[in-house]
Amino acid sequence: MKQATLLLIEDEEDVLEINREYFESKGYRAVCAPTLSQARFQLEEQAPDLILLDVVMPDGSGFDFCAELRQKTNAPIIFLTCRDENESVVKGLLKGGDDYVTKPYDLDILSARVTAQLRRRGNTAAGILELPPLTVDFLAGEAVLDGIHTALTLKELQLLGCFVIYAGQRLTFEKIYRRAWGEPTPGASDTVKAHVSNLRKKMKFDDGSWFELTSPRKNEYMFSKVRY
Amino acid sequence: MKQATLLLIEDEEDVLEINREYFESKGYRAVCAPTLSQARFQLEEQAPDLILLDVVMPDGSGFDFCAELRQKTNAPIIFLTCRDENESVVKGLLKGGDDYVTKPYDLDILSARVTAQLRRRGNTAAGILELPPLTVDFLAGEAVLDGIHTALTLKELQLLGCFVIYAGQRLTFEKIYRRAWGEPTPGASDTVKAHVSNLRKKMKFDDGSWFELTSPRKNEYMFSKVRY
DNA sequence: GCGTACGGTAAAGAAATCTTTACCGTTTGT
DNA sequence: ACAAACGGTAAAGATTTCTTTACCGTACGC
Repeated sequence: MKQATLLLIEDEEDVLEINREYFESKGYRAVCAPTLSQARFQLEEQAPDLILLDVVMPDGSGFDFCAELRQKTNAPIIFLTCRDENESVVKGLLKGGDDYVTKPYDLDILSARVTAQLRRRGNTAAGILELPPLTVDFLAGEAVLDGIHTALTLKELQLLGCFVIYAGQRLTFEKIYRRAWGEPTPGASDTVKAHVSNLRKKMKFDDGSWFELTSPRKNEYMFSKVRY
Repeated sequence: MKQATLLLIEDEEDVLEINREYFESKGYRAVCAPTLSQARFQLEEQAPDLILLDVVMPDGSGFDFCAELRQKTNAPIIFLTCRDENESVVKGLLKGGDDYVTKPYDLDILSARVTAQLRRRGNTAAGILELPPLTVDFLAGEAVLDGIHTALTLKELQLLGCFVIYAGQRLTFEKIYRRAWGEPTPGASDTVKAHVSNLRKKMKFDDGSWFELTSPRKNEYMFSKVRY
């Protein structure tokens, strides 16, 4: 993944500097904002991948700012604060925060939490589904397996996306059709069957690759990783 | 959202029971597993939306089981444990956990963390991009605005997805083309222009709706919410 | 052993998408 | 004021996708 950009919003200059140095040493690009108004500016310019937000800021409440952020970005928000009262934690998480870390915090733990959030963002927020080593990229209109990019049609993407989301579960033809076509299967139709066949051919799911696309029951498909 | 299913993996029966009652009272469906082997079974049967995982289990390590889970499901995993050494927290998060809560924990905080994880999953993990009140659903092949569902073509979905992800930022024609076509714009091409036109017509972005799709600079588009 | 049901593939017609072209109104620069 | 550049829309042809149909092999029940 390309270098991720972190937006650090924190009023204590020395804490801000320590954090900035730490995350830059970890390979991130760190953008700092000691006030909420500066944070607003940086948000437009930098488009951060994740935001670390102090609850207590000179020009407003971090909680309220969180709601404002949510309007503009889907980036994960991790609250940082001294307050460790339960009520405060709950409020932060329910206001739209993704995590809540109380000071004093261990930088390695904070870093691990950042990693955890970014990992999930990478999997999802960018219109991408992942079931390593398979990636379905709706935005690019393709799937990637073992480094091989394969352009897929819309229906193939929908189908494969469906399989990835419900990986390991049995999916009836009917459920699949409803999910991807938005309506019940009309009378008799072998459309799904045909698309699955095309998908198999394009993605080479047979030939002992990473995945199996089988039919364990009548009128059902199951998609799973090859165990080895 | 439909009732979410939680998988509680915990060897202490009384703790398990307390958690089960608590989450059921909160409106969740709670599935219990006092051993890892039972967890494996439940995983197949129930397809949980989120997993609460105790690190110390009689028949194996929660950390290792987490890696196993990641093979089968994308559901968020929250670790529960007495261990609060930094090293343990970091390990859990890097092994594929989404959050880590140490015992003794406050049930309301745990619940808030569950909510935060599910909120993000609902927004993203299912192949959906959201910029309320606009939703781009790749799996369904449609966009939803003000409750109106509009079926889109693949290129339109890619384009709109691109706009949602980079909402509020200026996007050059070239960047857009690279993202959605995977290659630099060939010579002279008005393809993007044409698709944008179709998208506008289908989604009715003019006529004072929620969104603006403008061109603030030469060869650039900008997509943003209508401020009011 | 036979017939049926089912999963799978391939190919062809039907249908839609994608690209290009043409044209129009507005803005920009000279 | 004029020409050129640009954003926008609409329509047509080229291309691709989607659906249906046909056909093949295997598994299952009788």
